Amino acid sequence: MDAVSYLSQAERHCAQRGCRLTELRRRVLELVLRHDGVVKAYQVLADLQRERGPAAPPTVYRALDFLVEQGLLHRVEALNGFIVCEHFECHHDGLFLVCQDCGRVLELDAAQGLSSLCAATAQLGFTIAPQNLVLTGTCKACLA
Amino acid sequence: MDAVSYLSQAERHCAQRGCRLTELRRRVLELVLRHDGVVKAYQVLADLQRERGPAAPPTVYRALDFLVEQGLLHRVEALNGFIVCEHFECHHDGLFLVCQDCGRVLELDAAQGLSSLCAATAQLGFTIAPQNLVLTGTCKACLA
DNA sequence: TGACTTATGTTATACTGTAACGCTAATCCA
DNA sequence: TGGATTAGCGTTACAGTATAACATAAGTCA
Repeated sequence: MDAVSYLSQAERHCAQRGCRLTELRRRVLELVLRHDGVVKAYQVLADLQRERGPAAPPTVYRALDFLVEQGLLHRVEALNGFIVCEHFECHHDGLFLVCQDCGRVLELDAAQGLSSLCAATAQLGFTIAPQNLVLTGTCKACLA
Repeated sequence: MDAVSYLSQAERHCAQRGCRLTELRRRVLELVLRHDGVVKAYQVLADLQRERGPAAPPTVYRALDFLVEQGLLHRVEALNGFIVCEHFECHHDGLFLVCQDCGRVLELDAAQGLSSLCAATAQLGFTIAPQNLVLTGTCKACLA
């Protein structure tokens, strides 16, 4: 999906949920979109500063948190980063495959993988919450 | 396993591997053992300072890194923490179930769970590296 | 309009982790 | 044994990540 139609869908998504995709939040989302893969908060902050002058960390973190809440971004904890969610219309758990060599990130739906883990942990009485999973490894291109 | 026998096994483990469980490393391991579940590096640092006076972060991080290398501890990236490995004799991937409510951590062997994920990602040509997995959820006690 | 809520700006600081340098203690080998 | 070499540790300084707390501005609605 190109950035423009992604943004307009995001706009509609927020409207439906009765929350405001403000100028700042939209701008932050665009900045994340512009990057391929995972972006760091401080990278976004730097980009934002280049555009609009002085800005402090909370400005960016608040916008990112909002976007994660709305399902537009994933927070990838293991990488201290954020990544655009490709399918924010349906709720889902993300499964991220991070290549150790090239750093590229693939996103899958984790439902399948998680269900088998769910079954295993259910025996212990442990209930798994919805969440993103990050697996590191080596991608096709880097293996070759 | 109680701390004393754990430490003596750790001692033997290191000797077999031809590396030195020095006084400092042993001390750090003891401090981690003393905590139930996941410990933060800076918590260990604080404990160490209380015992031996001034100490800086690298002192603790180096010892922790060593212990992770030897398989005595797991580094739990998603939590920025460290936890004692219950079965360091066999190499394995850890699967950590972290309770959102009480913070307690269960360790399982991740081999089973990972294998199904492995199969899924293999179709994409992605090879998963050995790693620890963290799942958050709610434990038996907190569900009740 | 005025009261209220939400969003943003601003300052300061906490937490996590590492680079780089130098010294000391252990190990090795001629 | 003694000199070279390496491993371990102390120390300083700093980079990167994240949030608390308070002030201000902008939107909302009676």
